[in-house]
Amino acid sequence: MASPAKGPNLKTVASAVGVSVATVSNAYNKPDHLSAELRTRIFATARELGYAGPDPAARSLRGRHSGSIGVLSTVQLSYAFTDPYCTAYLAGVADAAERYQTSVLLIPLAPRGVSSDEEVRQSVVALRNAVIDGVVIDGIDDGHPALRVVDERRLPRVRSTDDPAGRCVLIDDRAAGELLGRHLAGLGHRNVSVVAASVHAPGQISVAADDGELYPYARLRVAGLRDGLGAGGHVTVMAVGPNRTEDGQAATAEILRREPRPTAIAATSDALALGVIAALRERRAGPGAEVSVTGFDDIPAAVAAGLTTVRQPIREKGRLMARMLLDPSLTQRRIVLPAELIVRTSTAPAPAVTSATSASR
Amino acid sequence: MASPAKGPNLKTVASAVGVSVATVSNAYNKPDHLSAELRTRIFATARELGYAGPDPAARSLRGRHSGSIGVLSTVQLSYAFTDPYCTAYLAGVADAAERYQTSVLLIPLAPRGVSSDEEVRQSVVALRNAVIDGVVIDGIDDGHPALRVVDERRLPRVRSTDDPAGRCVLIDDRAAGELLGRHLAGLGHRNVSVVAASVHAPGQISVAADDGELYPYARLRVAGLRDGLGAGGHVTVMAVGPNRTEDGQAATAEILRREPRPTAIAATSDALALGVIAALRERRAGPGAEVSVTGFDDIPAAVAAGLTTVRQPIREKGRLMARMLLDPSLTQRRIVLPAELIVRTSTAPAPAVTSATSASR
DNA sequence: TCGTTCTAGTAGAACGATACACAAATCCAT
DNA sequence: ATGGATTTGTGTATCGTTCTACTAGAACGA
Repeated sequence: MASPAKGPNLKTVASAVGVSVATVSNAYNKPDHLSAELRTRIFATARELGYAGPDPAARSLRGRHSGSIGVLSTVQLSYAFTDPYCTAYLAGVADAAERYQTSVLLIPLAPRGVSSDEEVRQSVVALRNAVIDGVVIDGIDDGHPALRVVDERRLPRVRSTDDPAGRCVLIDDRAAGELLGRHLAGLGHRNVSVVAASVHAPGQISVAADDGELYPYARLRVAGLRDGLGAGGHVTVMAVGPNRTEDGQAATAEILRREPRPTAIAATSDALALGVIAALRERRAGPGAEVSVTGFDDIPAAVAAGLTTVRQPIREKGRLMARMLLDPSLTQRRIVLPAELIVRTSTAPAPAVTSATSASR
Repeated sequence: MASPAKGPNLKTVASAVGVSVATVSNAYNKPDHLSAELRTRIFATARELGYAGPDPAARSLRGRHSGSIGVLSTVQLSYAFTDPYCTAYLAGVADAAERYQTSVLLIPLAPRGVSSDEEVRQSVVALRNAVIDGVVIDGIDDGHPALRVVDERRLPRVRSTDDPAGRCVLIDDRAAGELLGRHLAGLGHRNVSVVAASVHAPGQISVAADDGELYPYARLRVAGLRDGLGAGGHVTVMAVGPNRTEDGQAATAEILRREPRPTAIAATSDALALGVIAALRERRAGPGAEVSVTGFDDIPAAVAAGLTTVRQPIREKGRLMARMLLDPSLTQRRIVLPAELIVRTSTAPAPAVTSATSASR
């Protein structure tokens, strides 16, 4: 990128008008520290010389404040704009930013697991160089190097998962998972498979030995689900790349190939759950018939799909996260938003116990 | 927003290691201008002191380069994320930015016509203060003050409409409009109403006396449509707020109230066209039956709606606009992308001439 | 006339980094 | 040993602001 031509600056204008630079600076920043007459005279010559006002970079350096906040996410930006969860979240962040006349800097980060370590390191460069006052962080697994950079740079940060060292806005994922678990248990489901977002590459699917590789929010939802199902419940976790409908579909194919077949499949997001439903449809097994399906988020498409899910106020979450950064009067360290179980047609009573399932105990 | 605590800087590190600041700077920027041993020693002490590397603001000032580009749009950010056109465009911009390790700054601008002059002026402040290397501009009417600021700041810019003074990526809107016009003419349509995006407030609807108040792209599409319809065609233009489906619906209600009724309604975007279709459905007049409907853009929802439209490569447009800013080898001033007529079921032969229409000549 | 308070403006030191020109040390081929 | 590269490293001016402390003069009351 070509450097912009060197233009006029405070000094240029000051000497043209015949005053000091401080005075010109004041003309822009402290209107009442100089006479109105002088002020208009300064603006007139500024316009003449083509001076556009104080340089943002210099001002940021001097003032230690840039008027923009960063949005961190390992979701490919190009994908982020097509994902209903992401757009709702971003819209919320934008709401708050708009109100505080702040701009929003989208910082592309390579997701671990998908990209090579080198790519990840490379992608963090953009974060290192970003001129921002703080960051909101959503959907980044705990080990990502970007988090260390945020720390090192001492950037104020707000996360959407519990963060002992910092502030956060979140729902009680564990309790929400429990709602789902109890709902399923109440319908007689004992054998449940979970399709859970992990740091896996898209397309990569595996049975999760432990829950360590899952995203924090997914881990909590699964834990809650276990609690909710109670002692009689049996849960298998299928770890997939984060949040792509295709992966939910592929994971379901794999699940249905195994014995014992679960009577319900819970996904850690609606996007994945839509994939689960698609896979069932392919096999002429409508959701809610042989197999019940649950999601998480309550994105608009969930309504049409009849998906039982947990509604969380996504946009409100983004809005609050940004406000925490921008509004000094908002001093809470941790805000828990309400989540609500939405029961639709994708869940139904478990079918009578088959020989396969009873044999499995 | 609280200023971050004052941390260590180049000087701190330099004196701790016992070298000059220039050397520490080189350790970060020119690895081969110092010995590997010294370099690792510098990094070690930097880590110890909690130094996160060169300060972005200072670097931007000195280097006249910030590593981020701005996206200008008068579409409310909160809405932008839900609009298929906008998200496709943003995804394209993000594609290119990602490849050049550049971040994307969304700059919220108040739309003229909707907001007060004061609000517009206020919103431009964010643009004034943005630390960016250039901007891509889409969907801003020619008179918006933001354009003057971009000029004054001498920011490199790429627009999506013809810009005599600058570079642009666009489709031939006029020719595309002509495609639609000829298609309609070929089906026997003579009396066509247009629902066109203008600087109007959302909800505000009026018959456009001339095309001056329309957005530039809309103006061209209407002009092309006129050409395509030929001498026998009769066009009424209904100006509405930009791109909201509800407005397309309301405008259609108004159109249908008037005599003579058009046999076809052309909208300057698919979003508006979906509103037209909704209005027709409300009146049990399916699109393609009594009244034909055309859109523009070919967003995903157009397929489901059976909408005849012009497909433009939206994402590719965003991608190229950003690349023009970031890739010095891309020197073209003006790039025209292909647009293609997609005929679906929303257009059909005009019904036999009714007394109302024949009376109107 | 003095002392005090305003008003309108100024000088100069940061802010933190990078580029340029230069210098000392090392190395290689004469 | 000499001359010339090459490698490493150093001072210092500069980017364009804003902030702190200060001053000259006017205004004002007593």
